[in-house]
Amino acid sequence: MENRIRMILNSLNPAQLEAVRAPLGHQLILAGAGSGKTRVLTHRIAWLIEVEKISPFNLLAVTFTNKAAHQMRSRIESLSHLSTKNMWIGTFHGLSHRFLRTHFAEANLPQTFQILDSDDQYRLVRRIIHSLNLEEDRFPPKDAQWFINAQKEEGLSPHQVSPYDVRGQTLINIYQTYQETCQRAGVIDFTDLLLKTCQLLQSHADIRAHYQERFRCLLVDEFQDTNSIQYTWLKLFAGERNSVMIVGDDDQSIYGWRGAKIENIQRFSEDFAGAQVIRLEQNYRSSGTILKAANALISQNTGRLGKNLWTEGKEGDRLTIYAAFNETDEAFYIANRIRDLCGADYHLRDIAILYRSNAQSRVIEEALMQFGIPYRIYGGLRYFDRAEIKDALAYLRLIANRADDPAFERIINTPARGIGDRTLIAIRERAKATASTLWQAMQDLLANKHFSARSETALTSFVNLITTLTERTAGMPLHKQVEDMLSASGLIDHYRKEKGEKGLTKLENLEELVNAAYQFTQEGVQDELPPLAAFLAYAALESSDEKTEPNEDALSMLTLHSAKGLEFPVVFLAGCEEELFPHYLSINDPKALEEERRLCYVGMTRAMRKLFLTYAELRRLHGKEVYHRPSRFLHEIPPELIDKVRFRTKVSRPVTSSHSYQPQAVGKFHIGQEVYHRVFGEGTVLECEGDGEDMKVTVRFAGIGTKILIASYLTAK
DNA sequence: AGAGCCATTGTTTTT
DNA sequence: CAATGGCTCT
Repeated sequence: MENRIRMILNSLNPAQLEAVRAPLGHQLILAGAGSGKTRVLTHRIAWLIEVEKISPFNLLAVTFTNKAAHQMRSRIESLSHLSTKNMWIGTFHGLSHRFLRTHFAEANLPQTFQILDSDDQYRLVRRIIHSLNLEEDRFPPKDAQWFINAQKEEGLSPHQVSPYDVRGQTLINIYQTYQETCQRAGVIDFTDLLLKTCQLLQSHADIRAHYQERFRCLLVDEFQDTNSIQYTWLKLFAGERNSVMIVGDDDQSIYGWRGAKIENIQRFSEDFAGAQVIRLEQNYRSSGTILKAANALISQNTGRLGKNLWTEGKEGDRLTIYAAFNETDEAFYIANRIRDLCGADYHLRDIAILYRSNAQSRVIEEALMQFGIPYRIYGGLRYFDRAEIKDALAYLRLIANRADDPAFERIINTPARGIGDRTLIAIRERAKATASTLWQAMQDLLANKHFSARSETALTSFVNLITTLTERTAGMPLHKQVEDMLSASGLIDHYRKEKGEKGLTKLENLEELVNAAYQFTQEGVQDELPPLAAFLAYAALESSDEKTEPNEDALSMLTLHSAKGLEFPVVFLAGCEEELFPHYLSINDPKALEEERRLCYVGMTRAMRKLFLTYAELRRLHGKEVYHRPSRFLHEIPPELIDKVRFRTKVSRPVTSSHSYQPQAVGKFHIGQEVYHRVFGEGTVLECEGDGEDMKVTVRFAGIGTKILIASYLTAK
């Protein structure tokens, strides 16, 4: 045992040690970028268990993403060799979900309640706006959705919101109707998970006492990203006596725009009396130069809690700022540098290209493609968010729960089965008039012989489809259930008919759903919930799990926001121009501007050894060519830390010299020819443009998709 | 029901 | 520029 404690403390620096060994009570850990905050959290948990003899059962650890939660679990397990099964480790939403599943009755929810994601929520809000006979132009669904979520995040129910004006009153009506519809349908949205959890704890003293009795120690990661309701959530679970440790960095708060409140950090010191403040300021990630640059930049912000990162590491190379002629030049510069780096000390997986907005990725992609450099873009459309998958899930939701109106709306005529607008409007009106669900309204109207013969047939076959599916699949294993639904619903046939690449991908995605269902059951979640309902909840809450190919050596491309928490030996930060970064929508708002600066700080501190900042003097934006000045952030970096490079007269093109991605053969290709690419593998030529070495060839690679490449990177097979 | 046309609009994203 | 959404026309 002695040994194990030594193990836990080994390799921690004094500040980390202080945090890990802090006596029970409250702690506020201000953890700078790369200062080992995850390490402190996991070691702290191990310490609590091993030394303070706190049972894992009495611990609660909250993160923002599933990824962070999983990571924390596995690190604790490898550190303490204890099972984390009994520990409440998860996201605010995930833990709330677990809580509400247990207390569904007290929360006035059906046992099988399902979760509405933001897309579902948007559709429902839009439908409600229509049903209230409001003009979509005067009340854009997006605004109403934003309003609803903002109220919920402040913990306000519709009747608690005080209207400012007529418009505000209408928004409240929309909120009210939305809430009623959700209640009737037995669905709740993301924010509801938190709100209902808080409300339940507030109104049920016995339940509150039970949880406050249980959770002796609470830990919160990325505290600077918490919003009001999450703060309330924490206070309710913590109660008066329990010990709370929060870890955060005010300089890395980049989600103010979606309600995160940095002030929560100050509020914590007031509300949790005697909180001990510990600063982790030693950085283990970046070179001295990179750190100095980042520190200088962030020191321009006002109202910081104050913190100065330092490192024992080497000074390292100066940063490089490249002034590109235009965005293409910028992209080729980056591709050229990457080629050089890969010829030397780095792998592609060591390199990341960061940018402010997703639209910037395309030009860079094209350049990388021409160089034959494989890349991976993070943060696109997630698997469970794809339209075809959501259709399939809607079938499953309706099978599990007929009252699920959003699911009903989604699939009543998908695939098309001859149920038109008129029919649907009649059903909606009936539902509104009788305050019932769409499914019920449809049944009523069918019983009343309300429809034309054609509509009646169509509706009856829909009813039969859902009911027979429900009965037939009741005893099946989950993946069989999914498989049966996919074919019986006609979804498979529907996408089989869709021609071209798109239909094929969608088919593959649908087939993957069967796999996902199978895997889900294999992983054996101990859940009282029926497998189908559990799977649906999983799809709604944990859809972000990125599966990475283990042996893949590809460079990463991602937005600055999604880069938080990651690190790379080499970082390129592209598009450092006024109006782009800082973004033009933030440029005139001092608070927003400071958030942009923090974003830049986050980006810079991702880099371990080399940092390149690039900007284009001329950029094609929204179809127009515009001149922007270099980002003000570049001027905030001390000049002595920088090497400046400016484009030469000629825009650099890919050079086919000796490097690791050298073409293996050069030749001309024709349509239909089988070819080989050293990264993408075997493929078929679909199109050719130009000739000789510069020939652009469109190739379809099995399992990868279509790529446009220049001929010199392809070999004839 | 689905293709095709016009107008609009351009951040960041997790759950 | 291009993607999206609403709308009309077949």
